[in-house]
Amino acid sequence: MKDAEEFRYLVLAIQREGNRVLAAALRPLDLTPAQAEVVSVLDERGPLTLSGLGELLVCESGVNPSRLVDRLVTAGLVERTISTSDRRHVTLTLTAAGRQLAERVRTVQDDLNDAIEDMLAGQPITPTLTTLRTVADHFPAGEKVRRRKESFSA
Amino acid sequence: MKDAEEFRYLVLAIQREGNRVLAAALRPLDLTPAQAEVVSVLDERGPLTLSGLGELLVCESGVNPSRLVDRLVTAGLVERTISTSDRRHVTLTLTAAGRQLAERVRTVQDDLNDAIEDMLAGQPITPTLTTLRTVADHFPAGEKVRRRKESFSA
DNA sequence: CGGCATCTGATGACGTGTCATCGAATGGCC
DNA sequence: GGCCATTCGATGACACGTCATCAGATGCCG
Repeated sequence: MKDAEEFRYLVLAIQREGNRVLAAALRPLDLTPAQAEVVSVLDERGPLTLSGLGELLVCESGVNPSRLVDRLVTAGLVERTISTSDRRHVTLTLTAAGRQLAERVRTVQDDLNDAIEDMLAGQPITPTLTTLRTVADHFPAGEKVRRRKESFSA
Repeated sequence: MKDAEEFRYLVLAIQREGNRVLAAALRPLDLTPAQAEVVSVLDERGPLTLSGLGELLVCESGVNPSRLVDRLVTAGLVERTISTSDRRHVTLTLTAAGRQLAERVRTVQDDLNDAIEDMLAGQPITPTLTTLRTVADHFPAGEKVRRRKESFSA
């Protein structure tokens, strides 16, 4: 088996299993991983337009995440208001309930991150991140991760 | 942003974009990535029972891939026969058309693997694979990748 | 031998990811 | 000012991934 092939399968396996673990951890909050990402991003990056949100989501990369947001609006976590200056734009803001839930989401994410670091058990992760960034940078989604990272240094 | 968090998002981004590239490359064959994996596995590992196939698929990890196989049967690529000794078991074999398509799938996969290796541009990938294996081994799906790898050394 | 736990595979239900398309709003260009 | 390309968001369609559940077949155990 070629290295690249094992690489692809490992990435796939880790993504799937990580997603499953995350989904299980989020179940008490009645959120899916994708929904949790929206809540997180909105909490960190203030009000966003729908396409602005889409540019920050690593998931749902292809198209406007309007259906994803639909469920959050229905659940009362996000408010969708039409911009007055440009009626094509939609402004998304977290409701009070949404902001409250965002804290719990942050806790779940932190726990998962800790679990991953425990799995690595002190192995150096920096060279791995460098390699992964190199691959990701060949795709549009690599740009998204970089944008998300910048929100922390800003 | 914590390393583990960036790690998660990079894995997600690479998986998504890689999948999209693979889907585009497979479109002329009228196969999705998941379907192509089934064709590949059946081609490499001979006749398999449905759950035996499931144990080798990195995708569709949770449950029996019966619906995935459904479409391949409909497309005339896979034959599904009920075992005579145990009528609960289903034996899956590639048809002639399936074996023929498997060759083209192999070509597409090789091209993708080459493209990934080009992206790495000579960077050492071995330590990255070690790290990824370490993480994957904490999950059931890590076992699957290992099983797939063994088919090559056997 | 009969009943029951177990195993295999199928299916219903739901959310997601993706592509294609559409309708409305806007802004620029003539 | 009027037309038109562009942009934004919504939606239809289809396959996948996941969980829960179901039905038939088998085998074991009393």
